Amino acid sequence: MIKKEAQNFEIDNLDIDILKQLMVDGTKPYSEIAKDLIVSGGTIHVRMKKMQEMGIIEGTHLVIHPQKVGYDICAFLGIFLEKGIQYKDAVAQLSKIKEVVELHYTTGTYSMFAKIICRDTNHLRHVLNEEIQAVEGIQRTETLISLEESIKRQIELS
Amino acid sequence: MIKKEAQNFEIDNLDIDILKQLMVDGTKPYSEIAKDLIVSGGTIHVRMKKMQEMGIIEGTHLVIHPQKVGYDICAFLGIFLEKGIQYKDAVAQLSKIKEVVELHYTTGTYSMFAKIICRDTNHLRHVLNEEIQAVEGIQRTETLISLEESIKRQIELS
DNA sequence: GTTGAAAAGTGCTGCGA
DNA sequence: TCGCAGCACTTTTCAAC
Repeated sequence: MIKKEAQNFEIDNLDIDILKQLMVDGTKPYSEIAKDLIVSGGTIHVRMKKMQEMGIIEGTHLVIHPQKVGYDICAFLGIFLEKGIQYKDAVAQLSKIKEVVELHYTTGTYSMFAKIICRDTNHLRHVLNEEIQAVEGIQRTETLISLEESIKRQIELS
Repeated sequence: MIKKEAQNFEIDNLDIDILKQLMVDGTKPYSEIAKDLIVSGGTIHVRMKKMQEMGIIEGTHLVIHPQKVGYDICAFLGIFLEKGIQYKDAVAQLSKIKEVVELHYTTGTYSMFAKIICRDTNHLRHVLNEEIQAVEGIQRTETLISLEESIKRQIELS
């Protein structure tokens, strides 16, 4: 009998309520969260520790507006891989390109799909023509440039 | 004479070093950052306050692994809009769909590009067939399902 | 598992250089 | 503009429920 990895669901509504608050503002004091949810500060701490050990929490990150520090361009790249190319090898090479901030192995039109952040059009051209083209196994790519990021949020837990 | 909005670049290397550390771990104490960068804790505080006022900092967020809380599917959606449809109207409708976590107005193959997080295939089907199809102005969509998120990070400041 | 309070560490705010 | 020092607050821990 195969054991189901059910520990993923050993979180209750209190845990979810805590996560919801910290996902919006990671600096919110435990003491305030405790007041909101009518439990003690110690409980928040215990729950957070449990979820960290369970690996549910990836971390707390300061998020900046890339445009305000000179990164004006956000682009998506649909990547077609050559046949017989190991996906892992392409990932290893692409991960060395710092402008690639997200990479997915996908079904559908493309083999892989990447999100790229660049300073300006010159920078983007350099990344596409020099960096990406140098990756072995990439047959061709298709570029979508984001003119506006209209929505950006995390999933709403329930 | 048009005044150039040059205040975007009123940040120096110290500011960037602070951001770099907090982007990795938003809970890192100012006092430790100060030790690393060989300045006082007060300086870190002043710099952070300045950058918050400048609007460089979006916020601090707790980031979770969606899969560990039951959200197993990540998909991208290329959206074709009907001609004559106001982009803003489509955004307003799509923003009501909580599963849409990112939305871009793009050049290239698609009019818009969305990232969607769902619990399972049933949930995804519901979102695509019921929620997305109900949005006025969407002609058709193309779905890319992410089988693996190989890279996920923020831009590396320099 | 939760509580409440004590102990340790951090963030914030003046004043001085 | 930066650094130092004191105060207020938060996190963390732990015995008791």
